[in-house]
Amino acid sequence: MSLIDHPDAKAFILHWGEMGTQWGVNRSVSQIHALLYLSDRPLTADEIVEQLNLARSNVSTGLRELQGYGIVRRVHVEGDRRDHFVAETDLWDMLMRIAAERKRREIDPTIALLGDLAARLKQDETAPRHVRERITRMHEFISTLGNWYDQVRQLPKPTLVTLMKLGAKVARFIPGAGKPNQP
Amino acid sequence: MSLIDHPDAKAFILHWGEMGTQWGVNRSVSQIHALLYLSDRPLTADEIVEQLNLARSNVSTGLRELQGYGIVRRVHVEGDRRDHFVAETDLWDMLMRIAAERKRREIDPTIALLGDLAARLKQDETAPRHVRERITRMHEFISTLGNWYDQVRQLPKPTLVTLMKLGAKVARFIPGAGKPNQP
DNA sequence: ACATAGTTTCTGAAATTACAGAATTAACCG
DNA sequence: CGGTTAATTCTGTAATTTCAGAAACTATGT
Repeated sequence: MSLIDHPDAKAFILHWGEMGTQWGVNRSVSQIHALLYLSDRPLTADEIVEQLNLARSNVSTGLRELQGYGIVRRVHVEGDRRDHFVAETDLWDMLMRIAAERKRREIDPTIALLGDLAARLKQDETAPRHVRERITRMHEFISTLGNWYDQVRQLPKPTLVTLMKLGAKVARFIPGAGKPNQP
Repeated sequence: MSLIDHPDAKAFILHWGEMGTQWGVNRSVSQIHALLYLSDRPLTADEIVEQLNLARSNVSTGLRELQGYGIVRRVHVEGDRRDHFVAETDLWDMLMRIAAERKRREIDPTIALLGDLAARLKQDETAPRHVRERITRMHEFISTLGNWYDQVRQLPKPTLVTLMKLGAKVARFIPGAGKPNQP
């Protein structure tokens, strides 16, 4: 029985596809990912085609995209010449890989552009003050976030899990940091 | 002189628009936001229409969307009956508001769905083990992230800034946490 | 070199989304 | 009350994106 035949698996796959579209990811790509995530064995491109009712070509490019994110990889199955694919099942790894790739593709170029603009505006006498100031601040802000992420991603997974579970309690350990707001 | 006439302001606005599309935000909405962010004074809908070359109706709905995120607000300008709009200029506030709203709109419903599916699968004898296990794990993972975010957002801004600047160094303060990996 | 698997590119159709202009509603003023 | 202007909603069209299928091309193993 195919995964897609199970109503809950199907609901998951469809929802995952919609989630993707809301975050700028092709629906087909998200669905392929969801299917592989639920599968306990490597699937061939053709099996994916059949379960998700996608065109062979789209599955091909979708798999390539997912491999670009590093959350799907090709595996060899003994006695079968066809390529098989499996998804990352460690969700923490998955999240970090997606974040890393999106930063690389979208955030880093943005930081670079903002840096250029800020530099140019620094020279430009005619530029309105607010424009210079606000673009500069945006550049600094996103750079700071980027640097923070680059550092945090280096932490070992158990440390990350610890930090996550601490939640707002991290603040207790930081000298001079305040307490959570009382809303 | 209009903001859009300044080449650097224009570059910023256009790039911001493209960024939006990559993150599932309407290009027009992002552009309106960028324009208001750079502006030092409240703008009317018509000024936005003129500068960005958008249809009046789209500006109207775009402004509504941005107000829904809480990053643009309507202000009254003395002696002018028309509505004027300004953007949040505190970038930290802006980020938190966007994150809060996207969580509310997209993540929370996802957690709810995954919770339902996980509950149903728990009963279902016929369900494949992996499907149950993986959907449950996904539910737990996203819930954990959500809880972390809900806690962290309560921290006062200065604390957040301190934590961000600390970067990976936070780990030093946490008993039992490891050190950054050496890649 | 042949057969099979995989990828890439092209095409047109389908679906989605963006858009402008018209129609409607609401707010304001004398 | 009219009359005026702004704001929103509605509607048909345009543009974009997504998609499937076909075909050409590449790579690989026998």
